[in-house]
Amino acid sequence: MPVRRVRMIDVAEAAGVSRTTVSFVLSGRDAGIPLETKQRVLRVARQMGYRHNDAALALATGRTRRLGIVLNDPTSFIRSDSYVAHILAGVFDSALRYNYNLLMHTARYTDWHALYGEILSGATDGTLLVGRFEHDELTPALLEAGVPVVCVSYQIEHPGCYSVDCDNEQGGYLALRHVIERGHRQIAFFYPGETLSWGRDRLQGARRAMAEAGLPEQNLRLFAWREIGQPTQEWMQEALSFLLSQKPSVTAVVCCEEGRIRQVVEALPDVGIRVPDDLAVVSFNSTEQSARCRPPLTSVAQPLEEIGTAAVDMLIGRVEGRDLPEHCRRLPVRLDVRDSTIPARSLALVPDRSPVVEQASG
Amino acid sequence: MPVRRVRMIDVAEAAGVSRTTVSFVLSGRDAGIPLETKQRVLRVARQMGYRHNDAALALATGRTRRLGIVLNDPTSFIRSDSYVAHILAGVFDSALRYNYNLLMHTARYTDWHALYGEILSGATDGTLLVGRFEHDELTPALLEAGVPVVCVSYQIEHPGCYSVDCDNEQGGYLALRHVIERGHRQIAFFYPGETLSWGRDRLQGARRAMAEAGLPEQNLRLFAWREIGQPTQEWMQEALSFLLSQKPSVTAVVCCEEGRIRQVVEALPDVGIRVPDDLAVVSFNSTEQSARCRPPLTSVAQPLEEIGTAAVDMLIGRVEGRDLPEHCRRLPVRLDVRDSTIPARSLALVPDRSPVVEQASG
DNA sequence: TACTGTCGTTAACTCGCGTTACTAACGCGA
DNA sequence: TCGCGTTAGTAACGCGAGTTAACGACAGTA
Repeated sequence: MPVRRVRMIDVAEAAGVSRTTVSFVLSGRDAGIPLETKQRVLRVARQMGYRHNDAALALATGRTRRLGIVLNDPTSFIRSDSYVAHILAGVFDSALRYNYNLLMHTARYTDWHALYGEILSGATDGTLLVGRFEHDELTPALLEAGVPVVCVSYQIEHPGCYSVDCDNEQGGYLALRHVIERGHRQIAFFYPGETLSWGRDRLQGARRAMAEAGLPEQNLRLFAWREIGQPTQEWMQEALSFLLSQKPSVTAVVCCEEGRIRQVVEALPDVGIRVPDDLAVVSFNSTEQSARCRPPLTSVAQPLEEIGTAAVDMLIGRVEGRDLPEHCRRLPVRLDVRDSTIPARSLALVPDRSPVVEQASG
Repeated sequence: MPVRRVRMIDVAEAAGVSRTTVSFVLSGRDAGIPLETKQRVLRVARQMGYRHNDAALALATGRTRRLGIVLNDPTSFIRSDSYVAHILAGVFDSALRYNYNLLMHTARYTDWHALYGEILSGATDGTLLVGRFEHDELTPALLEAGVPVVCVSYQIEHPGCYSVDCDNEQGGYLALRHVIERGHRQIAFFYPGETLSWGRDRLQGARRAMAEAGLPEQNLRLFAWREIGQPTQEWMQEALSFLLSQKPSVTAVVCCEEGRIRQVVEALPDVGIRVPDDLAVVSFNSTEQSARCRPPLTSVAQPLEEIGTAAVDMLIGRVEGRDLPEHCRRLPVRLDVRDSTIPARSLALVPDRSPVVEQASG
C-alpha cells in the first residue's frame, strides 16, 4: 500500500476554490480572503489530513528548515561519552527552539568531495562543521562557495569563517597556572601539535602561564601526538615513563585529552606511581570520564552544551541573513579542581602565584 | 553573496545540447547517446561544478535517500553514555553503507502531532522510531498511514509493525538464572512495569527462570517504576532499604536499568552494605556505566550496535519494497558476569541449577 | 449608461529535475 | 525515388508547492 498523500489541489477541489486560495490560507497570506472561505478551507484541509510536501515546499521556497551536521568521525564520537555528544545535546535543544530539524551527514570526512556535493545540493539551509579537522579542504571550499557554515571547536584563516569555540588559550593558561601554583616546575604537556587551532591555542596559554611565573620555556616538556594521528594509551605511557626517568623529572602532566589519559592514570598504580603524590595530572573537557576516574582528574571544563546552542544561534543568524556581531564566538572555560592535583594530606604547598625564577625539583 | 548554483539547464546550454540529454548522461541512462556527446557533457558539468538540487530531485523521483530518526528524548539520550548512543553508532555505520543520510527529528515525542506531520511530509524515505515509548499514539498512526517505519527496542500490536529488538525475555531469564545459580532465593526485580514491551518480556523471562528452578513466584519481589515515570536514585534506595529490612531479606537485585542502579550501588558502602557479599546486583545494558561501576556490575549485554544496523537494514528493505522474512527481528543477549555477583572469596556456592523447592534465606 | 475602483479569486508562471513520446536526419535496400 | 529502420536528440508534461498579474463581479460615482 503506497502512501497516498493529500495534495493542496485535492483540498482546493473539495473546498470548491482554487489551489492558490488554499495556498494563501494555509500559508497565512490570507489578505483579502473572507473569513468564511478561510475557515472552510482550513476545515477541509484538516478533515482530509493535508500535509505539505517537503520537497515541493523546499523547491518553491528555497528553504528546508533543516540544518546539516558534519562530524569528522561520527561513530567514534557517538560511541563514547565524548565532548561531541555534549555539543550535540546543545545543538538539539537549540534547533528544537528554532523549529529546525538536523540532517546528519553520514559520509566520512576523508571523503570530503562527497560531503561538499551533498552540502551544495541544498538539502539544508546551513551546516555545522563539528570538528577539529586536520588537513581541512572542506571548510575553505564551502566558504568559497558561499554556503552558510559555522565551524564548531575550530576555525580557519578565512575572512568569511564563522566559528564557535571555547577559549582554548585560557584553558591552557588555567591548567598550567594551577599546577605551577601547586609547586610544580617540570611539567609535561601532551597536545595534538600546532596544526590544529585548539592545540596551538592551548599551548600558547600554557606558555603564557609559564612566562607569568617566570619559568623557563624548556621546563614545559611538549609531546605532540600529531605524528601518530590519534594518541594511544601505549604512546602516552612510553612518553610518561621516559619523562619520569629523566633528571629533573616531571612532576605534573597536562593533557589536552581525556579518554586516554584516564586509562593511563588508572594504569599507573601498577607501575608504582601514585597520583597526585608522585605525579599531578590535569585533563581537558571535564566530562564524566574525568570525574569518575580513579582518582578523579582535575580538568579544564568547556561549556559544551552552550557551544552547541551558540553554534545553532550563529548559523541560523547567517541563514536568515542577519548581521552578526562577531565572527568567532569564544566561550569561557573553567578549571574543575579534583583529586589528581590535590594531595589529601597537603592543603596549600605554595603561596599563590609567587613568581619562581629558578626551577625546582618536584 | 547568495549561493549561485549551477543548474542542469546551464550545463545543457554550455554543452550545446538539451537539458534532457544532460539528464540522461548524468543519471547514467545514456542509452543511444554517442560517447563523444556523453564525454562532452560530463566534462562541462564537472568544469561548471554542477550539483543536483536536492529538493528538485526529491520532488521528481519521490525519493530522498534520507532516513528519519525519532528519539523519545533526544538530549537526555545523547547527553549520557546511554544505550541509544550505541544504537545510533550502528545506525550511522549502516546508513553510510547504503549511502543514506539521517534526519534527526528534534520535536519532542510529547508533541507527536508535529512529528506525525513531519514524517508524512515526505522529507525522508522511512523512519526509525528509537524508543520504548509509553502511551504511544505516534506508532499506530504512522502504521495506519502506511509510512515505512521500523520500531527499535520496542514493538506494538499491529499487523504492519516491523521492529528490531533484543531478546528481552531471554535477558530476564539469564539474569535470574545467574543469581539463582549463585544461591539466591529472595530476589528483587526492578522494572518499568508491564506497559512497556521490554519490561513485560524481561519479567516473563525472570519468571521462567524462577519456575525452572522450582522457586515460588512470590520470591521474586517486583518493583515497577512506572507509576513514578522515571526511576530515581532515591526511589530505588528507599525500595531497597525496605526490602533489606524485611524477613526473609532479599539477597539479590536485578534491575532493568543501568544509570540509577549504578549510583545506588556506589552509595551502598555509606550504609554499610557490601556488594556482592550482602547484596548481589545485576543490571541491564552492560555499557561502560556497568563496567566502570565500583564494583563492576554483572549485566545483561545487548548487541546495541547490531540493533542499529539491523534496523537500518530492515527499514531500507521496506523502503525499497523488498519482502522481508520477519516482522520482528530479535537479537540474542549475553550475560556479562562481573564482580557484583561474584564474591572474591567464593567460587561456586551452589551447584548448577539444582532445582530448589523451598525458599532459603540468603 | 458608462466609467472607475474594490474585492475575491484564479490562471499562469516559477522552482530544477525525471521521463515519455515524438521528430528530424541519416543510411540502406528495393 | 520511395519506404523503412535506426540513430541522436528534444519538446513537453509531471512532481507539489509559492507567487504574480490579471480577471470578473459588483458597488459607487459622473
